[in-house]
Amino acid sequence: MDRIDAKIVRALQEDGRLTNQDLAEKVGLSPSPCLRRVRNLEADGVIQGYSALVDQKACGYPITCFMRIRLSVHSEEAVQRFEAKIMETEAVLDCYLMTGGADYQLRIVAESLDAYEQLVRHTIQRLPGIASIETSFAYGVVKKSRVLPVKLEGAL
Amino acid sequence: MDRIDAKIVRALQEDGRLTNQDLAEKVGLSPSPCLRRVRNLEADGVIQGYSALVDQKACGYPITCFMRIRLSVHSEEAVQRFEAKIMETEAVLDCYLMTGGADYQLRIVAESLDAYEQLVRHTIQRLPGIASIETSFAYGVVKKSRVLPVKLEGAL
DNA sequence: ATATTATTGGCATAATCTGCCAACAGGATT
DNA sequence: AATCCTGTTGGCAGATTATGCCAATAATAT
Repeated sequence: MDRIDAKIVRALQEDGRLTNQDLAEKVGLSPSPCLRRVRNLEADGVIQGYSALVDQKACGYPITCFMRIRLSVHSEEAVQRFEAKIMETEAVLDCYLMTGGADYQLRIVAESLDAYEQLVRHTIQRLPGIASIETSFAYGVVKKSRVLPVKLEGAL
Repeated sequence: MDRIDAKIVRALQEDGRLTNQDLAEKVGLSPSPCLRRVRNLEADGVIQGYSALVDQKACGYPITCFMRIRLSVHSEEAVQRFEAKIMETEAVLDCYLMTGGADYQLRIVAESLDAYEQLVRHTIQRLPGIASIETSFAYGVVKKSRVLPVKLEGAL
Protein backbone atom coordinates (compact mmCIF):
# COMPACT_ATOMS: atom_id res chain seq x y z
CA MET A 1 0.00 0.00 0.00
CA ASP A 2 1.84 3.07 -1.18
CA ARG A 3 0.54 6.43 -2.23
CA ILE A 4 -0.64 5.16 -5.61
CA ASP A 5 -2.52 2.20 -4.13
CA ALA A 6 -4.27 4.59 -1.78
CA LYS A 7 -5.32 6.74 -4.71
CA ILE A 8 -6.62 3.68 -6.51
CA VAL A 9 -8.61 2.53 -3.50
CA ARG A 10 -10.10 5.95 -3.04
CA ALA A 11 -10.97 6.36 -6.71
CA LEU A 12 -12.61 2.95 -6.92
CA GLN A 13 -14.63 3.62 -3.80
CA GLU A 14 -15.93 6.78 -5.39
CA ASP A 15 -16.66 5.08 -8.69
CA GLY A 16 -16.40 1.34 -8.77
CA ARG A 17 -16.93 1.19 -12.51
CA LEU A 18 -14.11 3.44 -13.54
CA THR A 19 -12.46 2.03 -16.61
CA ASN A 20 -8.90 0.99 -16.07
CA GLN A 21 -7.81 3.66 -18.47
CA ASP A 22 -9.54 6.48 -16.61
CA LEU A 23 -8.30 5.09 -13.32
CA ALA A 24 -4.76 4.95 -14.66
CA GLU A 25 -4.98 8.55 -15.74
CA LYS A 26 -6.40 9.60 -12.37
CA VAL A 27 -3.55 8.03 -10.43
CA GLY A 28 -0.83 9.00 -12.90
CA LEU A 29 0.08 5.61 -14.29
CA SER A 30 -0.26 3.89 -17.61
CA PRO A 31 -3.00 1.27 -17.90
CA SER A 32 -0.87 -1.86 -17.52
CA PRO A 33 0.71 -1.23 -14.14
CA CYS A 34 -2.53 0.28 -12.94
CA LEU A 35 -4.47 -2.86 -13.74
CA ARG A 36 -1.79 -4.95 -12.10
CA ARG A 37 -2.09 -2.94 -8.91
CA VAL A 38 -5.85 -3.29 -8.89
CA ARG A 39 -5.57 -7.05 -9.31
CA ASN A 40 -3.05 -7.21 -6.50
CA LEU A 41 -5.29 -5.19 -4.21
CA GLU A 42 -8.10 -7.60 -5.02
CA ALA A 43 -5.94 -10.66 -4.46
CA ASP A 44 -4.66 -9.27 -1.16
CA GLY A 45 -8.21 -8.70 0.00
CA VAL A 46 -7.81 -4.95 0.31
CA ILE A 47 -10.51 -4.60 -2.32
CA GLN A 48 -13.15 -7.13 -1.32
CA GLY A 49 -15.58 -6.62 -4.14
CA TYR A 50 -17.70 -4.19 -6.04
CA SER A 51 -21.30 -3.25 -5.62
CA ALA A 52 -24.02 -1.13 -7.11
CA LEU A 53 -25.53 1.33 -4.68
CA VAL A 54 -29.27 1.53 -4.93
CA ASP A 55 -32.02 3.81 -3.75
CA GLN A 56 -33.68 1.93 -0.92
CA LYS A 57 -37.01 3.62 -1.35
CA ALA A 58 -37.06 3.14 -5.11
CA CYS A 59 -36.38 -0.55 -4.49
CA GLY A 60 -39.30 -0.81 -2.11
CA TYR A 61 -37.48 -0.63 1.23
CA PRO A 62 -38.40 2.70 2.76
CA ILE A 63 -37.81 1.56 6.33
CA THR A 64 -34.46 1.35 8.07
CA CYS A 65 -34.04 0.67 11.72
CA PHE A 66 -31.30 -0.16 14.14
CA MET A 67 -31.77 -2.80 16.78
CA ARG A 68 -29.54 -3.22 19.77
CA ILE A 69 -29.80 -6.70 21.14
CA ARG A 70 -28.60 -8.16 24.40
CA LEU A 71 -28.35 -11.90 24.87
CA SER A 72 -29.26 -13.68 28.07
CA VAL A 73 -27.10 -16.69 27.28
CA HIS A 74 -23.59 -16.16 26.00
CA SER A 75 -22.65 -19.81 25.56
CA GLU A 76 -20.84 -20.58 22.35
CA GLU A 77 -23.79 -22.56 21.09
CA ALA A 78 -26.30 -19.80 21.72
CA VAL A 79 -24.03 -17.26 20.07
CA GLN A 80 -23.52 -19.42 17.03
CA ARG A 81 -27.18 -20.13 16.60
CA PHE A 82 -27.92 -16.44 16.91
CA GLU A 83 -25.32 -15.40 14.40
CA ALA A 84 -26.22 -18.14 11.95
CA LYS A 85 -29.81 -16.92 11.94
CA ILE A 86 -28.62 -13.35 11.41
CA MET A 87 -26.56 -14.46 8.43
CA GLU A 88 -29.48 -16.04 6.66
CA THR A 89 -31.89 -13.19 7.28
CA GLU A 90 -31.66 -10.95 4.24
CA ALA A 91 -33.39 -8.02 5.88
CA VAL A 92 -30.51 -7.75 8.32
CA LEU A 93 -27.92 -5.84 6.34
CA ASP A 94 -25.30 -5.32 9.02
CA CYS A 95 -24.58 -6.83 12.39
CA TYR A 96 -21.80 -5.68 14.69
CA LEU A 97 -20.55 -6.94 18.02
CA MET A 98 -20.71 -3.98 20.34
CA THR A 99 -19.30 -2.64 23.54
CA GLY A 100 -21.66 -1.00 25.95
CA GLY A 101 -25.18 -1.91 26.91
CA ALA A 102 -25.95 -4.16 23.96
CA ASP A 103 -24.16 -7.20 22.59
CA TYR A 104 -25.15 -6.67 18.95
CA GLN A 105 -26.27 -3.84 16.78
CA LEU A 106 -28.25 -4.69 13.65
CA ARG A 107 -29.23 -2.55 10.71
CA ILE A 108 -32.50 -3.80 9.33
CA VAL A 109 -34.54 -2.81 6.31
CA ALA A 110 -38.20 -3.48 5.62
CA GLU A 111 -40.75 -2.87 2.89
CA SER A 112 -43.41 -1.61 5.26
CA LEU A 113 -44.31 -1.46 8.89
CA ASP A 114 -46.30 -4.63 8.39
CA ALA A 115 -43.31 -6.37 6.92
CA TYR A 116 -41.25 -5.04 9.79
CA GLU A 117 -43.69 -6.45 12.30
CA GLN A 118 -43.63 -9.84 10.57
CA LEU A 119 -39.86 -9.83 10.63
CA VAL A 120 -39.70 -9.01 14.32
CA ARG A 121 -42.36 -11.53 15.30
CA HIS A 122 -41.25 -14.40 13.11
CA THR A 123 -37.50 -14.02 12.97
CA ILE A 124 -35.94 -11.68 15.47
CA GLN A 125 -37.99 -12.56 18.53
CA ARG A 126 -37.47 -16.23 17.82
CA LEU A 127 -33.73 -15.90 17.92
CA PRO A 128 -32.43 -18.04 20.76
CA GLY A 129 -31.43 -16.51 24.07
CA ILE A 130 -32.41 -12.90 23.61
CA ALA A 131 -32.60 -10.84 26.78
CA SER A 132 -33.63 -7.49 25.36
CA ILE A 133 -34.13 -5.57 22.16
CA GLU A 134 -34.02 -1.85 21.73
CA THR A 135 -35.12 -0.42 18.40
CA SER A 136 -34.69 3.01 16.83
CA PHE A 137 -36.04 3.94 13.44
CA ALA A 138 -34.15 6.07 10.98
CA TYR A 139 -36.55 8.62 9.58
CA GLY A 140 -33.96 10.52 7.57
CA VAL A 141 -30.51 10.21 6.13
CA VAL A 142 -28.04 13.04 6.58
CA LYS A 143 -25.06 11.28 5.09
CA LYS A 144 -24.17 7.99 3.58
CA SER A 145 -20.58 7.75 2.44
CA ARG A 146 -18.88 4.77 0.99
CA VAL A 147 -15.38 6.21 0.93
CA LEU A 148 -12.96 5.39 3.68
CA PRO A 149 -10.72 8.44 4.02
CA VAL A 150 -7.68 6.42 3.02
CA LYS A 151 -4.62 8.47 3.73
CA LEU A 152 -2.37 9.08 0.80
CA GLU A 153 0.65 8.57 3.04
CA GLY A 154 2.31 5.79 4.90
CA ALA A 155 3.05 2.26 3.84
CA LEU A 156 1.21 -0.43 5.76
CA MET B 1 -39.22 -1.96 -12.18
CA ASP B 2 -40.30 -5.35 -13.33
CA ARG B 3 -38.92 -8.77 -12.55
CA ILE B 4 -35.96 -8.34 -14.85
CA ASP B 5 -35.00 -4.98 -13.41
CA ALA B 6 -35.09 -6.51 -9.97
CA LYS B 7 -32.76 -9.26 -11.10
CA ILE B 8 -30.41 -6.68 -12.56
CA VAL B 9 -30.39 -4.64 -9.38
CA ARG B 10 -29.69 -7.69 -7.31
CA ALA B 11 -26.95 -8.97 -9.57
CA LEU B 12 -25.21 -5.61 -9.69
CA GLN B 13 -25.36 -5.27 -5.93
CA GLU B 14 -23.67 -8.63 -5.62
CA ASP B 15 -21.06 -7.80 -8.23
CA GLY B 16 -20.92 -4.23 -9.39
CA ARG B 17 -18.37 -5.00 -12.06
CA LEU B 18 -20.32 -7.67 -13.86
CA THR B 19 -19.82 -7.44 -17.58
CA ASN B 20 -22.93 -6.41 -19.43
CA GLN B 21 -22.72 -9.68 -21.30
CA ASP B 22 -22.57 -11.77 -18.13
CA LEU B 23 -25.33 -9.69 -16.61
CA ALA B 24 -27.47 -10.18 -19.69
CA GLU B 25 -26.98 -13.91 -19.49
CA LYS B 26 -27.80 -13.93 -15.77
CA VAL B 27 -31.10 -12.14 -16.27
CA GLY B 28 -32.03 -13.93 -19.48
CA LEU B 29 -31.73 -11.12 -21.97
CA SER B 30 -29.43 -10.30 -24.83
CA PRO B 31 -26.80 -7.64 -24.20
CA SER B 32 -28.49 -4.69 -25.89
CA PRO B 33 -31.75 -4.52 -23.95
CA CYS B 34 -29.87 -5.42 -20.80
CA LEU B 35 -27.56 -2.46 -21.13
CA ARG B 36 -30.49 -0.22 -21.90
CA ARG B 37 -32.22 -1.30 -18.73
CA VAL B 38 -29.12 -0.65 -16.67
CA ARG B 39 -28.78 2.83 -18.13
CA ASN B 40 -32.43 3.51 -17.40
CA LEU B 41 -32.07 2.34 -13.81
CA GLU B 42 -29.10 4.67 -13.45
CA ALA B 43 -30.93 7.60 -15.04
CA ASP B 44 -33.96 6.99 -12.82
CA GLY B 45 -31.75 7.04 -9.74
CA VAL B 46 -32.57 3.48 -8.77
CA ILE B 47 -28.91 2.68 -9.20
CA GLN B 48 -27.11 5.60 -7.59
CA GLY B 49 -23.56 4.57 -8.29
CA TYR B 50 -20.94 1.90 -7.94
CA SER B 51 -18.31 1.41 -5.34
CA ALA B 52 -15.40 -0.79 -4.43
CA LEU B 53 -15.72 -2.42 -1.02
CA VAL B 54 -12.52 -2.35 0.94
CA ASP B 55 -11.12 -4.02 4.00
CA GLN B 56 -11.18 -1.33 6.67
CA LYS B 57 -8.35 -2.81 8.65
CA ALA B 58 -6.15 -3.29 5.60
CA CYS B 59 -6.76 0.35 4.75
CA GLY B 60 -5.67 1.46 8.17
CA TYR B 61 -9.06 1.99 9.82
CA PRO B 62 -9.42 -0.75 12.42
CA ILE B 63 -11.81 1.24 14.59
CA THR B 64 -15.53 1.61 14.02
CA CYS B 65 -17.87 3.18 16.48
CA PHE B 66 -21.42 4.37 16.60
CA MET B 67 -22.30 7.62 18.28
CA ARG B 68 -25.79 8.63 19.26
CA ILE B 69 -26.05 12.34 19.59
CA ARG B 70 -28.74 14.49 21.11
CA LEU B 71 -28.92 18.19 20.38
CA SER B 72 -29.82 20.80 22.97
CA VAL B 73 -30.91 23.31 20.36
CA HIS B 74 -33.13 22.21 17.50
CA SER B 75 -33.33 25.54 15.70
CA GLU B 76 -32.97 25.31 11.97
CA GLU B 77 -29.68 27.13 12.12
CA ALA B 78 -28.18 24.82 14.74
CA VAL B 79 -29.34 21.77 12.82
CA GLN B 80 -27.88 23.03 9.56
CA ARG B 81 -24.55 23.90 11.11
CA PHE B 82 -24.43 20.48 12.73
CA GLU B 83 -25.25 18.64 9.54
CA ALA B 84 -22.90 20.73 7.43
CA LYS B 85 -20.04 19.81 9.75
CA ILE B 86 -21.02 16.16 9.57
CA MET B 87 -20.95 16.30 5.79
CA GLU B 88 -17.41 17.58 5.64
CA THR B 89 -16.01 15.20 8.21
CA GLU B 90 -14.70 12.25 6.27
CA ALA B 91 -14.42 9.99 9.29
CA VAL B 92 -18.20 10.11 9.64
CA LEU B 93 -19.36 7.55 7.13
CA ASP B 94 -23.07 7.53 7.88
CA CYS B 95 -25.43 9.80 9.74
CA TYR B 96 -29.11 9.06 10.28
CA LEU B 97 -31.89 11.03 11.86
CA MET B 98 -33.30 8.78 14.54
CA THR B 99 -36.37 8.18 16.60
CA GLY B 100 -35.91 7.41 20.26
CA GLY B 101 -33.49 8.85 22.76
CA ALA B 102 -31.01 10.31 20.30
CA ASP B 103 -31.46 12.73 17.43
CA TYR B 104 -28.66 11.37 15.27
CA GLN B 105 -26.73 8.18 14.92
CA LEU B 106 -23.29 8.36 13.35
CA ARG B 107 -21.00 5.62 12.14
CA ILE B 108 -17.44 6.74 12.57
CA VAL B 109 -14.14 5.17 11.61
CA ALA B 110 -10.69 5.93 12.95
CA GLU B 111 -7.12 4.84 12.40
CA SER B 112 -6.35 4.46 16.09
CA LEU B 113 -7.66 5.33 19.50
CA ASP B 114 -5.48 8.39 19.41
CA ALA B 115 -6.98 9.47 16.11
CA TYR B 116 -10.40 8.77 17.55
CA GLU B 117 -9.67 10.97 20.53
CA GLN B 118 -8.47 13.76 18.27
CA LEU B 119 -11.62 13.47 16.19
CA VAL B 120 -13.89 13.62 19.22
CA ARG B 121 -12.05 16.51 20.83
CA HIS B 122 -11.50 18.61 17.73
CA THR B 123 -14.53 17.91 15.64
CA ILE B 124 -17.41 16.18 17.34
CA GLN B 125 -17.37 17.98 20.66
CA ARG B 126 -17.10 21.30 18.87
CA LEU B 127 -20.27 20.67 16.93
CA PRO B 128 -22.76 23.34 17.87
CA GLY B 129 -25.54 22.66 20.30
CA ILE B 130 -24.79 19.13 21.42
CA ALA B 131 -26.57 18.00 24.53
CA SER B 132 -25.21 14.49 24.85
CA ILE B 133 -23.15 11.86 23.12
CA GLU B 134 -23.30 8.15 23.68
CA THR B 135 -20.64 6.02 22.03
CA SER B 136 -20.39 2.28 21.44
CA PHE B 137 -17.46 0.62 19.77
CA ALA B 138 -17.81 -2.20 17.31
CA TYR B 139 -15.26 -4.83 18.23
CA GLY B 140 -16.39 -7.39 15.67
CA VAL B 141 -18.41 -7.74 12.50
CA VAL B 142 -20.91 -10.55 12.20
CA LYS B 143 -22.38 -9.49 8.90
CA LYS B 144 -22.00 -6.76 6.37
CA SER B 145 -24.30 -7.12 3.40
CA ARG B 146 -24.65 -4.78 0.51
CA VAL B 147 -27.61 -6.47 -1.11
CA LEU B 148 -31.09 -5.17 -0.53
CA PRO B 149 -33.36 -8.20 -0.73
CA VAL B 150 -35.15 -6.76 -3.77
CA LYS B 151 -38.20 -8.81 -4.41
CA LEU B 152 -38.46 -10.38 -7.83
CA GLU B 153 -42.15 -9.56 -7.91
CA GLY B 154 -44.36 -6.55 -8.16
CA ALA B 155 -44.03 -3.48 -10.29
CA LEU B 156 -43.35 -0.23 -8.43
C1' DA C 1 -58.34 -8.15 -36.74
C1' DT C 2 -55.62 -3.88 -36.89
C1' DA C 3 -52.97 -0.16 -35.41
C1' DT C 4 -49.78 1.54 -32.07
C1' DT C 5 -46.30 1.49 -28.76
C1' DA C 6 -42.64 -0.49 -26.28
C1' DT C 7 -39.16 -3.85 -26.04
C1' DT C 8 -36.06 -7.03 -28.00
C1' DG C 9 -32.07 -9.17 -30.73
C1' DG C 10 -28.38 -8.79 -33.97
C1' DC C 11 -24.84 -6.47 -36.19
C1' DA C 12 -20.84 -3.26 -36.97
C1' DT C 13 -17.84 -0.03 -34.96
C1' DA C 14 -15.45 1.87 -31.22
C1' DA C 15 -13.53 1.39 -26.79
C1' DT C 16 -11.50 -1.39 -23.34
C1' DC C 17 -9.08 -5.24 -21.27
C1' DT C 18 -5.16 -8.15 -20.66
C1' DG C 19 -0.91 -10.76 -21.20
C1' DC C 20 3.80 -10.38 -22.84
C1' DC C 21 8.30 -8.25 -23.37
C1' DA C 22 11.68 -4.83 -23.28
C1' DA C 23 13.05 -0.67 -20.81
C1' DC C 24 13.64 1.77 -16.54
C1' DA C 25 14.42 2.90 -11.46
C1' DG C 26 16.17 1.96 -6.88
C1' DG C 27 19.06 -0.52 -3.63
C1' DA C 28 22.81 -3.47 -2.32
C1' DT C 29 27.37 -5.24 -3.23
C1' DT C 30 31.95 -5.13 -4.77
C1' DA D 1 31.59 4.77 -9.08
C1' DA D 2 30.26 0.63 -11.65
C1' DT D 3 27.61 -3.66 -11.60
C1' DC D 4 24.09 -6.68 -10.53
C1' DC D 5 19.55 -7.67 -9.00
C1' DT D 6 14.79 -6.99 -8.00
C1' DG D 7 10.65 -4.86 -8.70
C1' DT D 8 7.94 -1.71 -11.38
C1' DT D 9 6.69 0.54 -15.58
C1' DG D 10 5.10 1.49 -20.53
C1' DG D 11 3.75 -0.02 -25.01
C1' DC D 12 1.97 -3.20 -28.15
C1' DA D 13 -1.34 -6.86 -30.14
C1' DG D 14 -5.04 -9.97 -29.84
C1' DA D 15 -9.19 -10.91 -27.42
C1' DT D 16 -13.10 -9.27 -25.10
C1' DT D 17 -16.62 -5.89 -24.24
C1' DA D 18 -19.54 -1.73 -24.90
C1' DT D 19 -22.61 0.96 -27.67
C1' DG D 20 -25.63 2.91 -31.23
C1' DC D 21 -28.70 1.72 -34.97
C1' DC D 22 -32.26 -0.92 -37.37
C1' DA D 23 -35.47 -4.41 -38.29
C1' DA D 24 -38.28 -7.89 -35.99
C1' DT D 25 -41.09 -9.30 -32.21
C1' DA D 26 -44.30 -8.91 -28.38
C1' DA D 27 -47.86 -6.48 -25.84
C1' DT D 28 -51.73 -3.29 -25.61
C1' DA D 29 -55.49 -0.75 -26.94
C1' DT D 30 -58.91 0.32 -30.52
